[in-house]
Amino acid sequence: MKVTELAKEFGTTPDTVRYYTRLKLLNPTKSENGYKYYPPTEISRLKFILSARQLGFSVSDIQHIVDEASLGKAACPLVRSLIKERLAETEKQFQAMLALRKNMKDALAQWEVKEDKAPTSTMVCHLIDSFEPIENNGGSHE
Amino acid sequence: MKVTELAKEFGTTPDTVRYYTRLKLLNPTKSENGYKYYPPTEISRLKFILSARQLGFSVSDIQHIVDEASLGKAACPLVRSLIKERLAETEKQFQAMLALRKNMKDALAQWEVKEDKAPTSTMVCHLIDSFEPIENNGGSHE
DNA sequence: CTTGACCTGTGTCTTACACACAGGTCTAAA
DNA sequence: TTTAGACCTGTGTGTAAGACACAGGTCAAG
Repeated sequence: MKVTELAKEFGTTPDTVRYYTRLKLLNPTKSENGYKYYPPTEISRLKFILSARQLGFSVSDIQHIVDEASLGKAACPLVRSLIKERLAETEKQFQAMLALRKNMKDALAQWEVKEDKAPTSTMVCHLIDSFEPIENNGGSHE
Repeated sequence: MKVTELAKEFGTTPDTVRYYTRLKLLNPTKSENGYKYYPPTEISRLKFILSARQLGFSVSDIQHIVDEASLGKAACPLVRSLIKERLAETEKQFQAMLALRKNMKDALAQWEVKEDKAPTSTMVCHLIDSFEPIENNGGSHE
Protein backbone atom coordinates (compact mmCIF):
# COMPACT_ATOMS: atom_id res chain seq x y z
CA MET A 1 0.00 0.00 0.00
CA LYS A 2 1.09 3.50 -0.78
CA VAL A 3 0.83 6.37 1.60
CA THR A 4 -2.39 7.97 0.38
CA GLU A 5 -4.18 4.66 0.07
CA LEU A 6 -3.18 3.78 3.59
CA ALA A 7 -4.31 7.10 4.95
CA LYS A 8 -7.69 6.80 3.30
CA GLU A 9 -8.12 3.27 4.56
CA PHE A 10 -8.01 4.52 8.12
CA GLY A 11 -9.55 7.93 7.71
CA THR A 12 -6.39 9.86 8.40
CA THR A 13 -4.13 12.03 6.25
CA PRO A 14 -1.04 11.20 4.20
CA ASP A 15 0.81 13.82 6.24
CA THR A 16 0.05 11.97 9.42
CA VAL A 17 1.28 8.70 7.99
CA ARG A 18 4.42 10.44 6.76
CA TYR A 19 4.90 11.97 10.18
CA TYR A 20 4.82 8.59 11.90
CA THR A 21 7.14 7.26 9.25
CA ARG A 22 9.62 10.05 9.89
CA LEU A 23 9.59 9.11 13.54
CA LYS A 24 10.29 5.46 12.59
CA LEU A 25 7.04 4.38 14.15
CA LEU A 26 6.25 2.96 10.75
CA ASN A 27 8.88 1.21 8.65
CA PRO A 28 7.73 0.84 5.07
CA THR A 29 9.83 -0.80 2.40
CA LYS A 30 11.26 1.28 -0.38
CA SER A 31 10.63 0.26 -3.93
CA GLU A 32 13.05 1.00 -6.77
CA ASN A 33 11.15 4.07 -7.85
CA GLY A 34 11.69 5.58 -4.42
CA TYR A 35 8.10 5.10 -3.33
CA LYS A 36 7.31 3.72 0.11
CA TYR A 37 5.15 0.67 0.39
CA TYR A 38 3.43 -0.38 3.58
CA PRO A 39 3.18 -4.16 4.05
CA PRO A 40 0.46 -5.76 6.23
CA THR A 41 2.51 -5.59 9.42
CA GLU A 42 2.92 -1.85 9.01
CA ILE A 43 -0.74 -1.49 8.21
CA SER A 44 -1.73 -3.08 11.48
CA ARG A 45 0.84 -1.01 13.23
CA LEU A 46 -0.76 2.14 11.93
CA LYS A 47 -4.08 0.89 13.18
CA PHE A 48 -2.47 0.37 16.55
CA ILE A 49 -1.02 3.85 16.61
CA LEU A 50 -4.31 5.46 15.71
CA SER A 51 -6.13 3.50 18.39
CA ALA A 52 -3.58 4.49 20.97
CA ARG A 53 -3.88 8.14 19.97
CA GLN A 54 -7.62 7.92 20.41
CA LEU A 55 -7.05 6.59 23.89
CA GLY A 56 -5.06 9.65 24.84
CA PHE A 57 -1.53 8.33 24.49
CA SER A 58 0.97 10.79 23.13
CA VAL A 59 3.08 9.94 20.14
CA SER A 60 6.04 9.79 22.46
CA ASP A 61 4.17 7.33 24.71
CA ILE A 62 3.53 5.18 21.71
CA GLN A 63 7.21 5.20 20.83
CA HIS A 64 8.05 3.91 24.29
CA ILE A 65 5.36 1.24 24.07
CA VAL A 66 6.57 0.10 20.69
CA ASP A 67 10.17 0.04 21.89
CA GLU A 68 9.18 -2.13 24.82
CA ALA A 69 7.26 -4.50 22.59
CA SER A 70 10.08 -4.72 20.11
CA LEU A 71 12.21 -6.22 22.87
CA GLY A 72 9.69 -9.02 23.08
CA LYS A 73 8.38 -7.81 26.43
CA ALA A 74 4.70 -7.40 27.21
CA ALA A 75 4.00 -3.68 27.09
CA CYS A 76 0.80 -4.07 29.07
CA PRO A 77 2.13 -2.88 32.45
CA LEU A 78 3.58 0.20 30.81
CA VAL A 79 0.35 0.81 28.96
CA ARG A 80 -1.71 0.57 32.12
CA SER A 81 0.61 2.86 33.97
CA LEU A 82 0.72 5.45 31.21
CA ILE A 83 -3.00 5.63 30.78
CA LYS A 84 -3.42 6.42 34.46
CA GLU A 85 -1.11 9.38 34.09
CA ARG A 86 -2.80 10.57 30.93
CA LEU A 87 -6.22 10.19 32.46
CA ALA A 88 -5.20 12.31 35.42
CA GLU A 89 -3.93 15.00 33.09
CA THR A 90 -7.04 14.82 31.00
CA GLU A 91 -9.15 15.17 34.09
CA LYS A 92 -7.33 18.36 35.02
CA GLN A 93 -7.69 19.83 31.57
CA PHE A 94 -11.29 18.78 31.56
CA GLN A 95 -12.03 20.68 34.74
CA ALA A 96 -10.18 23.68 33.37
CA MET A 97 -12.27 23.58 30.22
CA LEU A 98 -15.41 23.27 32.25
CA ALA A 99 -14.50 26.42 34.13
CA LEU A 100 -13.51 28.21 30.96
CA ARG A 101 -16.71 27.27 29.24
CA LYS A 102 -18.72 28.56 32.15
CA ASN A 103 -16.82 31.82 32.14
CA MET A 104 -17.41 32.22 28.45
CA LYS A 105 -21.11 31.50 28.71
CA ASP A 106 -21.52 33.83 31.66
CA ALA A 107 -19.68 36.56 29.81
CA LEU A 108 -21.78 36.13 26.71
CA ALA A 109 -24.97 36.41 28.75
CA GLN A 110 -23.76 39.48 30.64
CA TRP A 111 -22.63 41.16 27.46
CA GLU A 112 -25.76 40.75 25.43
CA VAL A 113 -27.46 43.43 27.46
CA LYS A 114 -24.54 45.82 27.93
CA GLU A 115 -24.06 48.81 25.71
CA ASP A 116 -20.89 49.64 23.80
CA LYS A 117 -18.39 52.07 25.23
CA ALA A 118 -15.46 53.82 23.65
CA PRO A 119 -12.07 52.93 25.09
CA THR A 120 -10.12 55.20 27.41
CA SER A 121 -6.45 55.37 28.24
CA THR A 122 -6.88 52.82 31.00
CA MET A 123 -9.72 50.82 29.56
CA VAL A 124 -9.61 48.82 26.34
CA CYS A 125 -13.06 47.29 26.60
CA HIS A 126 -15.35 47.64 29.56
CA LEU A 127 -16.99 44.31 28.79
CA ILE A 128 -13.82 42.45 29.55
CA ASP A 129 -12.58 44.90 32.14
CA SER A 130 -15.74 44.56 34.18
CA PHE A 131 -16.45 40.91 33.64
CA GLU A 132 -17.22 39.10 36.85
CA PRO A 133 -17.28 35.34 36.99
CA ILE A 134 -20.50 34.22 38.60
CA GLU A 135 -19.73 32.35 41.80
CA ASN A 136 -21.01 28.82 41.70
CA ASN A 137 -21.04 28.83 45.50
CA GLY A 138 -18.92 25.89 46.42
CA GLY A 139 -19.68 23.45 43.67
CA SER A 140 -21.45 20.14 44.11
CA HIS A 141 -18.58 17.70 44.21
CA GLU A 142 -16.19 17.21 47.16
CA MET B 1 7.26 48.73 37.90
CA LYS B 2 9.82 46.29 36.62
CA VAL B 3 8.98 43.08 34.87
CA THR B 4 9.24 40.65 37.78
CA GLU B 5 7.35 42.92 40.14
CA LEU B 6 4.58 43.26 37.62
CA ALA B 7 4.38 39.54 37.02
CA LYS B 8 4.13 38.82 40.72
CA GLU B 9 1.46 41.46 41.15
CA PHE B 10 -0.83 39.54 38.83
CA GLY B 11 0.27 36.02 39.54
CA THR B 12 1.89 35.45 36.20
CA THR B 13 5.47 34.96 35.05
CA PRO B 14 8.11 37.43 33.89
CA ASP B 15 8.36 35.42 30.68
CA THR B 16 4.71 35.98 29.96
CA VAL B 17 5.04 39.72 30.50
CA ARG B 18 8.09 39.76 28.25
CA TYR B 19 6.20 37.79 25.65
CA TYR B 20 3.38 40.33 25.53
CA THR B 21 5.95 43.06 25.40
CA ARG B 22 7.67 41.46 22.43
CA LEU B 23 4.34 41.42 20.65
CA LYS B 24 3.88 45.11 21.44
CA LEU B 25 0.78 44.38 23.45
CA LEU B 26 2.58 46.12 26.28
CA ASN B 27 4.66 49.22 25.70
CA PRO B 28 6.88 49.95 28.67
CA THR B 29 9.26 52.87 28.83
CA LYS B 30 12.96 52.29 28.72
CA SER B 31 15.11 53.76 31.41
CA GLU B 32 18.73 54.81 30.87
CA ASN B 33 20.06 51.58 32.29
CA GLY B 34 18.16 49.67 29.62
CA TYR B 35 15.54 48.34 32.02
CA LYS B 36 11.87 48.42 31.07
CA TYR B 37 9.46 50.15 33.35
CA TYR B 38 5.73 49.61 33.23
CA PRO B 39 3.67 52.72 34.03
CA PRO B 40 0.07 52.49 35.38
CA THR B 41 -1.54 52.43 31.93
CA GLU B 42 0.53 49.40 30.98
CA ILE B 43 -0.25 47.79 34.28
CA SER B 44 -3.97 47.99 33.64
CA ARG B 45 -3.40 46.80 30.14
CA LEU B 46 -1.71 43.69 31.43
CA LYS B 47 -4.67 43.14 33.70
CA PHE B 48 -6.91 43.45 30.66
CA ILE B 49 -4.87 40.96 28.69
CA LEU B 50 -4.91 38.41 31.47
CA SER B 51 -8.66 38.75 31.90
CA ALA B 52 -9.20 38.31 28.20
CA ARG B 53 -7.02 35.20 28.16
CA GLN B 54 -9.10 33.76 30.98
CA LEU B 55 -12.19 34.35 28.88
CA GLY B 56 -10.79 32.24 26.10
CA PHE B 57 -9.54 34.93 23.73
CA SER B 58 -6.35 34.09 21.92
CA VAL B 59 -3.40 36.42 22.07
CA SER B 60 -4.06 37.23 18.45
CA ASP B 61 -7.68 38.09 19.26
CA ILE B 62 -6.44 40.44 21.92
CA GLN B 63 -4.15 42.14 19.45
CA HIS B 64 -7.09 42.78 17.16
CA ILE B 65 -9.19 44.08 20.04
CA VAL B 66 -6.42 46.37 21.20
CA ASP B 67 -5.84 47.62 17.66
CA GLU B 68 -9.52 48.43 17.33
CA ALA B 69 -9.56 50.27 20.63
CA SER B 70 -6.44 52.21 19.77
CA LEU B 71 -8.35 53.75 16.89
CA GLY B 72 -10.78 55.13 19.43
CA LYS B 73 -13.51 52.74 18.36
CA ALA B 74 -15.53 50.70 20.79
CA ALA B 75 -14.20 47.16 20.58
CA CYS B 76 -17.35 45.73 22.14
CA PRO B 77 -18.99 44.43 18.95
CA LEU B 78 -15.77 42.71 17.97
CA VAL B 79 -15.44 41.28 21.45
CA ARG B 80 -18.96 39.91 21.43
CA SER B 81 -18.49 38.39 18.02
CA LEU B 82 -15.15 36.82 18.87
CA ILE B 83 -16.35 35.20 22.04
CA LYS B 84 -19.15 33.49 20.18
CA GLU B 85 -16.62 31.93 17.84
CA ARG B 86 -14.35 30.90 20.67
CA LEU B 87 -17.21 29.48 22.65
CA ALA B 88 -18.28 27.35 19.72
CA GLU B 89 -14.73 26.04 19.37
CA THR B 90 -14.49 25.39 23.06
CA GLU B 91 -17.75 23.51 22.96
CA LYS B 92 -16.40 21.24 20.25
CA GLN B 93 -13.19 20.58 22.12
CA PHE B 94 -15.18 20.03 25.24
CA GLN B 95 -17.28 17.33 23.65
CA ALA B 96 -14.14 15.75 22.23
CA MET B 97 -12.56 15.70 25.68
CA LEU B 98 -15.69 14.24 27.14
CA ALA B 99 -15.52 11.38 24.66
CA LEU B 100 -11.80 10.94 25.21
CA ARG B 101 -12.21 10.85 28.95
CA LYS B 102 -14.88 8.22 28.65
CA ASN B 103 -12.71 6.13 26.37
CA MET B 104 -9.84 6.37 28.81
CA LYS B 105 -11.94 5.42 31.78
CA ASP B 106 -13.54 2.52 29.95
CA ALA B 107 -10.13 1.30 28.85
CA LEU B 108 -8.72 1.51 32.36
CA ALA B 109 -11.63 -0.51 33.71
CA GLN B 110 -11.33 -3.16 30.99
CA TRP B 111 -7.61 -3.45 31.43
CA GLU B 112 -7.50 -3.93 35.15
CA VAL B 113 -8.77 -7.45 34.78
CA LYS B 114 -6.90 -8.46 31.63
CA GLU B 115 -3.67 -10.39 31.78
CA ASP B 116 -0.44 -9.37 30.08
CA LYS B 117 0.49 -10.78 26.73
CA ALA B 118 3.72 -10.76 24.82
CA PRO B 119 3.67 -8.89 21.53
CA THR B 120 3.57 -10.62 18.16
CA SER B 121 4.57 -9.44 14.71
CA THR B 122 1.13 -8.00 14.13
CA MET B 123 0.22 -7.06 17.69
CA VAL B 124 2.05 -4.54 19.83
CA CYS B 125 -0.26 -4.67 22.81
CA HIS B 126 -3.51 -6.62 22.95
CA LEU B 127 -4.96 -4.20 25.46
CA ILE B 128 -4.96 -1.41 22.93
CA ASP B 129 -5.52 -3.64 19.93
CA SER B 130 -8.65 -5.13 21.41
CA PHE B 131 -10.02 -2.07 23.14
CA GLU B 132 -13.67 -1.53 22.40
CA PRO B 133 -15.35 1.72 23.22
CA ILE B 134 -18.49 1.02 25.20
CA GLU B 135 -21.50 2.22 23.27
CA ASN B 136 -23.42 4.85 25.15
CA ASN B 137 -26.48 3.97 23.11
CA GLY B 138 -27.51 7.24 21.57
CA GLY B 139 -26.61 9.67 24.28
CA SER B 140 -29.04 11.91 26.11
CA HIS B 141 -28.81 15.13 24.13
CA GLU B 142 -30.15 15.66 20.60
C1' DC C 1 4.23 13.19 -25.31
C1' DT C 2 1.91 15.63 -22.30
C1' DT C 3 -1.21 16.21 -18.50
C1' DG C 4 -2.45 15.32 -13.97
C1' DA C 5 -2.24 12.76 -9.97
C1' DC C 6 0.69 10.85 -7.14
C1' DC C 7 5.26 10.32 -4.82
C1' DT C 8 9.91 11.94 -2.57
C1' DG C 9 12.79 14.66 0.79
C1' DT C 10 13.21 18.74 3.40
C1' DG C 11 11.93 22.76 5.69
C1' DT C 12 8.88 26.02 7.81
C1' DC C 13 4.53 27.29 10.37
C1' DT C 14 1.28 26.95 14.16
C1' DT C 15 0.28 28.37 20.14
C1' DA C 16 1.66 30.63 24.16
C1' DC C 17 4.80 30.75 26.36
C1' DA C 18 9.33 28.30 29.06
C1' DC C 19 13.99 28.02 29.14
C1' DA C 20 18.81 28.94 27.93
C1' DC C 21 22.67 31.96 27.40
C1' DA C 22 25.93 35.77 27.31
C1' DG C 23 26.42 39.82 29.19
C1' DG C 24 24.99 44.39 31.62
C1' DT C 25 23.16 46.54 36.26
C1' DC C 26 22.01 47.25 40.87
C1' DT C 27 22.31 46.50 45.91
C1' DA C 28 24.17 45.08 50.08
C1' DA C 29 27.56 42.92 52.61
C1' DA C 30 32.59 42.08 53.50
C1' DT D 1 36.36 48.50 47.00
C1' DT D 2 35.36 44.39 45.60
C1' DT D 3 32.27 40.99 45.06
C1' DA D 4 28.36 38.02 45.31
C1' DG D 5 23.72 37.54 44.15
C1' DA D 6 19.65 38.91 42.19
C1' DC D 7 17.88 41.17 38.80
C1' DC D 8 17.72 42.95 33.94
C1' DT D 9 18.57 42.88 28.58
C1' DG D 10 18.16 40.79 23.77
C1' DT D 11 18.02 36.78 21.13
C1' DG D 12 17.40 32.13 20.02
C1' DT D 13 15.52 27.62 20.67
C1' DG D 14 12.14 24.00 22.34
C1' DT D 15 7.48 22.28 22.90
C1' DA D 16 3.03 18.66 20.17
C1' DA D 17 1.30 16.83 16.37
C1' DG D 18 0.91 17.40 12.52
C1' DA D 19 -0.33 20.95 8.20
C1' DC D 20 1.43 23.06 4.44
C1' DA D 21 4.90 24.44 0.95
C1' DC D 22 8.14 23.50 -2.58
C1' DA D 23 11.20 21.55 -6.07
C1' DG D 24 11.57 17.72 -8.42
C1' DG D 25 10.83 12.53 -9.69
C1' DT D 26 7.21 8.82 -11.33
C1' DC D 27 3.42 6.78 -13.39
C1' DA D 28 -1.03 5.78 -15.99
C1' DA D 29 -4.05 7.49 -19.47
C1' DG D 30 -5.19 9.88 -23.60
